Amino acid sequence: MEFNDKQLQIIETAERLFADKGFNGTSVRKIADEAGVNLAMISYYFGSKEKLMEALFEHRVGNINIRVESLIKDESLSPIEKVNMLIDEHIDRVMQKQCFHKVMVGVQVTNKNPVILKAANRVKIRNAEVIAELIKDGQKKGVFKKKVDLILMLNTMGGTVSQTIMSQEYYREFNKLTEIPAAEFEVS
Amino acid sequence: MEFNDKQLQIIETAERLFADKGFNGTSVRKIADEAGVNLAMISYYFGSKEKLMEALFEHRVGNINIRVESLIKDESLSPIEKVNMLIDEHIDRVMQKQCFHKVMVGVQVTNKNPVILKAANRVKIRNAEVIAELIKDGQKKGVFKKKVDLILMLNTMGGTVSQTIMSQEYYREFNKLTEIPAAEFEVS
DNA sequence: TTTTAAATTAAACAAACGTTTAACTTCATA
DNA sequence: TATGAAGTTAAACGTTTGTTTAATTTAAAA
Repeated sequence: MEFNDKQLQIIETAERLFADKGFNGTSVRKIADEAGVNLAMISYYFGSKEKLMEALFEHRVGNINIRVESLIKDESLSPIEKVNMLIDEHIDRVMQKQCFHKVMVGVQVTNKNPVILKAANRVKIRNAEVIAELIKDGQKKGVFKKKVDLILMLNTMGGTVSQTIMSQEYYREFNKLTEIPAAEFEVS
Repeated sequence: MEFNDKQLQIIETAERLFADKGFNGTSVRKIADEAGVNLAMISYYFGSKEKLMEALFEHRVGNINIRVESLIKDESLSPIEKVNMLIDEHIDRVMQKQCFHKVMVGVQVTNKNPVILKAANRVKIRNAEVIAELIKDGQKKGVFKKKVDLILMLNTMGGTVSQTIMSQEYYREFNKLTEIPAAEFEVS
């Protein structure tokens, strides 16, 4: 699906408001106002508020895995280099799209819409597969321990980044962003 | 503030629904229905939906730090034992009160109510102070590194536990809960 | 210029929302 | 038994909600 300029403006306004007030805390009137379009245009283009949310997910996670796929196949990198790059990539992505990340967190708590859940999980699942493969490779080459709790590791990686974003408002003055990437990988 | 049985029933029903659908996704009628009380009783007891949320926070974080305070002063434990106990304590607490934890996550994204934010932060801030003190002590005794990124550590600890809870629905079949406590502390 | 589909609009819709009202019941105290 | 505060209720309040309607404008194709 491709979106025209006006559709994109609506989607990105909705993203910002959903991140700030949540899906149910954001009215379509507010979205229309802030996007500078008529109220009816949202139903006209997307059908409903729910489907606007689906469109947002398609816009954001539609083609997200390209760099990851090419990274994983690069034979010139060691497993440990790949893992570090993967994490840096993830942090960059989340930091750059903080609004959408907040929407994702909200969805994880609240949302039961299967289309949205599926979109939200697609990235996570593919990421998990990639990292699982990476770890297997690393174990074969002897750079990783034999017993690695994959789930715990994913939760630690994802959770730390997520928590860092979510608690920024209280911490920002103390926290120098540059220090984040390094430490996350001493699980194993 | 003390709550009678009926008030507690309302509070705990609200907690469950807020965790499932979020604050704005839960109507006071739904709360009243599921709690088996008349709609007007919620305004009668709490004044408003917002203040019901405040009551929930008072109920849950009103007296939460007692064990932590006594733990920190126990001279017979080494810093590293204390840290491990603190984490176990935290995990137990969060796991036992998963609904409330989900509400907390929702609040962190969406809520701007200062009373609620203050309550939500009280625990976190005290926890941070305790751990900061603990680390200082551990550094003096030479068991922890000189340079510890406190914020990153808190985010890693809290984020991992949080993420584990939030993604349970997809992972539970793979994840054995018992494996969580051990690994979280290799940040340093 | 005429035609036609897409885009845009203000207004209206019913449903759901949080909250309040006013009448009624309960029940301990005087 | 009489009194009065606390508890409880169904109904109604005014708003806001997501969505739809029907009329109008825009703009490209015929």
